[in-house]
Amino acid sequence: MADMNTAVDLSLLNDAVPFPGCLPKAFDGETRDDFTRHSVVSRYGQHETIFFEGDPADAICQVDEGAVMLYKLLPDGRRQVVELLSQGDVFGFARGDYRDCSAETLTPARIRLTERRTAERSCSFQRVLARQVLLQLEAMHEHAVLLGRKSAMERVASFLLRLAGEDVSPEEAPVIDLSMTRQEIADYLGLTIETVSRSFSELKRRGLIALEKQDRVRIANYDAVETLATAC
Amino acid sequence: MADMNTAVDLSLLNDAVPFPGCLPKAFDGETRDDFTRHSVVSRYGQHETIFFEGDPADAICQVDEGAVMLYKLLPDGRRQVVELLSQGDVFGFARGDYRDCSAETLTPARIRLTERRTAERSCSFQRVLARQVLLQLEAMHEHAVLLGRKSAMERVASFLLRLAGEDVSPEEAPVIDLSMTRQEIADYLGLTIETVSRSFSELKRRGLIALEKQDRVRIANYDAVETLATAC
DNA sequence: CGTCGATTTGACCTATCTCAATGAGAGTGG
DNA sequence: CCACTCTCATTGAGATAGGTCAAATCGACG
Repeated sequence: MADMNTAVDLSLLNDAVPFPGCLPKAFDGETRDDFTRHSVVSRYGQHETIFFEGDPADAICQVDEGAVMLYKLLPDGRRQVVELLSQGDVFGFARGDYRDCSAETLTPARIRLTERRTAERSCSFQRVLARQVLLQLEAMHEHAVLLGRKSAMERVASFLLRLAGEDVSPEEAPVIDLSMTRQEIADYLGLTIETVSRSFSELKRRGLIALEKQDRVRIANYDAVETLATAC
Repeated sequence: MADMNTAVDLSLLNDAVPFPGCLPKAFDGETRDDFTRHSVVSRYGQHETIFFEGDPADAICQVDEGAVMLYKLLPDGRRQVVELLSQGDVFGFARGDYRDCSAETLTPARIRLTERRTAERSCSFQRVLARQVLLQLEAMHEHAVLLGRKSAMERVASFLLRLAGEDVSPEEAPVIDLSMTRQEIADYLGLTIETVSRSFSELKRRGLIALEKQDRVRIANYDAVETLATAC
């Protein structure tokens, strides 16, 4: 699992952007400079690999902007997308010293990289970390319900609602940018590409959604989709 | 009441390798007393509910001893067990002020409860929290692969290996105490009770496991089970 | 020995997968 | 502007793993 795109070279790039809003004002001892000194923002294009499962885990990552997916592969090639990440989410941790899953951008993205040592020493970082990871753990709980207990249609409906929720457009007919291929959606929802496609078609046929482009969905009947999702 | 110096326990629980630069001496401001004053160990019997989804989340929980399961219910009664917890694992968090899932003991258990406020203020607690939750998140990744991509047989085999791994008996024929009903196993693996039962029977027929009691399994052929689990 | 809940087993059904063909959209080059 | 190609998405037809329903068995306990 060698990788080349893993620009975890901490010496490169330094358009230090202030740490996302979640940082408490109170830094216990260390100054912001201690922080930025060891934290670096790296840019990635769409569909670029940030790291592979098994790579050495030298830096902790946080999504500064854009969307990232984490996935794992089984030896025979089956893939499961285990998390979809957006701004603020942290990733790249591991029990040992190696990444437990692969990370790839879904959109162009800015990723903040912090040396592991630095992060472990910093109290404020640990706070942000604990907070973020708890949010992500909660999302994983919800996703386990989806994977373990929901039908294909319920999964797709829940997926759309989740994306709609993140979106800026609040009411009326939310338009969603999937920024994922059918294959990626399938691998996230534990389905096949064909079943995802059929579900989209069925939703379209029933008039609950409209496909503006292949990866752009307008939710025409939000309430109906919500019902299908089994009160996600 | 074996242990009373709760703060130290909390920091070191499950820390085979002490967290780098995070030894319990370094309390940023708070004293050990601040900690014990707000941390309490509570005992539960087998199959007791610790809290329900939606309950107010006033205290953070950590498994001090025993096993706990977290589960979520869909409106129509379908259940998904989202996490199996053992010593050191933390739970009872929530995005808002309410628990995001229900918690029930699988065995008699000791649960350490810490006031949320206290936990949020304490730097050492945040450190333990971040560390534990990251471990749990990693376990959830693995579980997502199981739920999304593995066959019934692979799920059951992976499940047995996971329990065997936790177990003290290292080699030869590990004997596992399931301490879960078939229904609970099914709800954890995203299967039905019948499918779980059939998988056990098949494993027994092939001589890979032996059921000493209904909830006591001896893994007779560890390697074969490992193969079935698709290199978990 | 009888009862009750949990587990196992059997027979059948269906949601989803698999395999295969068709279609649609984005580039490219003539 | 029009083939041509390549990738991705859709649709169809048939196969199957696992679900459902129902009956039989087991085990603990009084």
